[in-house]
Amino acid sequence: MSSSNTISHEIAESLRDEILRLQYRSGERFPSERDLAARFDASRGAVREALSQLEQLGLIRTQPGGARVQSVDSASLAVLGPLMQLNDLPNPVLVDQFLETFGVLAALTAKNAINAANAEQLIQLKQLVVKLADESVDLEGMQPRWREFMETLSGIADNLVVRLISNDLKAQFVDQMMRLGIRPDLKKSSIKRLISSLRVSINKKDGELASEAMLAHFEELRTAMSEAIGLKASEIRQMAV
Amino acid sequence: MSSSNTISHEIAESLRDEILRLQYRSGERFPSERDLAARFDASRGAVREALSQLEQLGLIRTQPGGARVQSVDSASLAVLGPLMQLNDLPNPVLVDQFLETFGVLAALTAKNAINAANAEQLIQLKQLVVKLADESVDLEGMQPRWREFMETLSGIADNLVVRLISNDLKAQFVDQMMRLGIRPDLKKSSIKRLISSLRVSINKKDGELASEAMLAHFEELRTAMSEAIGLKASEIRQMAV
DNA sequence: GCCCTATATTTGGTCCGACCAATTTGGTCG
DNA sequence: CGACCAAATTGGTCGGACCAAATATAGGGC
Repeated sequence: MSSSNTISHEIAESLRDEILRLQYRSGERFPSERDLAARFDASRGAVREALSQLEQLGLIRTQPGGARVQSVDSASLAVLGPLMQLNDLPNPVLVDQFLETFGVLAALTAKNAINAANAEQLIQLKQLVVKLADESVDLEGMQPRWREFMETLSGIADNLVVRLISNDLKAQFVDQMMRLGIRPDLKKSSIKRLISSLRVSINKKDGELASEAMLAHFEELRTAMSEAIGLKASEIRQMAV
Repeated sequence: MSSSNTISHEIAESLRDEILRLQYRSGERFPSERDLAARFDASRGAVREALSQLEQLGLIRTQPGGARVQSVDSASLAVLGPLMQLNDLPNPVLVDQFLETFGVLAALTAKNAINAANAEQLIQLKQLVVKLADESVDLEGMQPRWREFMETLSGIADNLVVRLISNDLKAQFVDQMMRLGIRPDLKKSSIKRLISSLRVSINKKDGELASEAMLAHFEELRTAMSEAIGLKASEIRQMAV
């Protein structure tokens, strides 16, 4: 499926997925570099580069004498994407957890951004919300505007920690959902309510209100996404028959 | 200070810090592997392994023809630790952002854990809180208990996304604060209030209440930590004179 | 003089073979 | 049965070599 251009990356992906599929017990010895080189018909150097990546992901720990597999949930955040991508359909539980987490981070960002925004930035936000409202008829076309709005919020809030987390999460999640063609079907009314709340919170410079609106929105997104995945699942089941 | 045992890791750390210190502009060409090998007096293989790690961190992007530096705030979450460790004293702004972020995640975990806990788990939590209260006289000695409590909450909430993020953050932050001897001076009364709130929320199985208590606690932790760092800073300034 | 193209150079990606040091393993001895 | 020692295994590093892609450079056309 996802074959990088370089051999070392392919090896890394392959081994990473094996570990994520729990084909090794935590603490178990990992095959030696020479064995892996033979198995993948590659040089030891390429294998070493792959293992170096796995180590960075927190999936293995190498030492002279042998590498050992580590527990998945002690790994780095960067394994989330691959973890969701293991099967042809993303794990719904994981997706839901992702949205829940992303929701609280987005709410935090909105709260801080609006509370910290100066007059100029408030005007900018207001304009962005107007643009959002204009395009709210087309849920697909709204995406870029929504992204722009969130980006601006993130820029004003200026919280690097949240930003890095969101980057990681987004890169591993949003794009993948797009690629799979899983699109949550949000009700027009709920979007309208969200936009309205945002507008009010900006006008009143009420970060708390924006935070609550954001939380509510992601709550609805979670149920919608759950349904969307369920739908996709039945589609696939049909095709299999 | 932080010299790994292997050469490739040392090179990686060195280059990572250079990038984090913004010694390269985003998009700028990175020195060639051969040049780096000469500079560090190492083999090209060792350099390549180091670059492989930097790429995993999202700090550079390699391509035939040359590697390029990427913007720091498009990097992976794993750069946070090194970023805070660049100077002898951690960046207070970053520390504050960290605590704020960790706070909302902890609050989310507490809410979900308590809402999802079964009878047995509630009893377990109750016992842990009692143990916390018993040791609340000694703020230092309380740490392990607090960790245990949070671990248990995390286990019950069972949200892998939050867990992975928290792992990353904790590994890069908590231990470092410990190492630097920066200990926030929380008031006994506020700890008492936290424990009391937690106890009530467990008894009433009220996740929302636990969430609020957690948020309030991290809020106090933020101010305390800010003071602690300020104190440390003046200490260092004294020593310099 | 400027722009575009073709060539030469640089650079990353991979391979091979080799050596060292630390760990692991297996057997031997007490 | 346990402690201890030697051999095999394994990761870490080095050097040199070749290829393909990307870049830089020189040349020709306008």
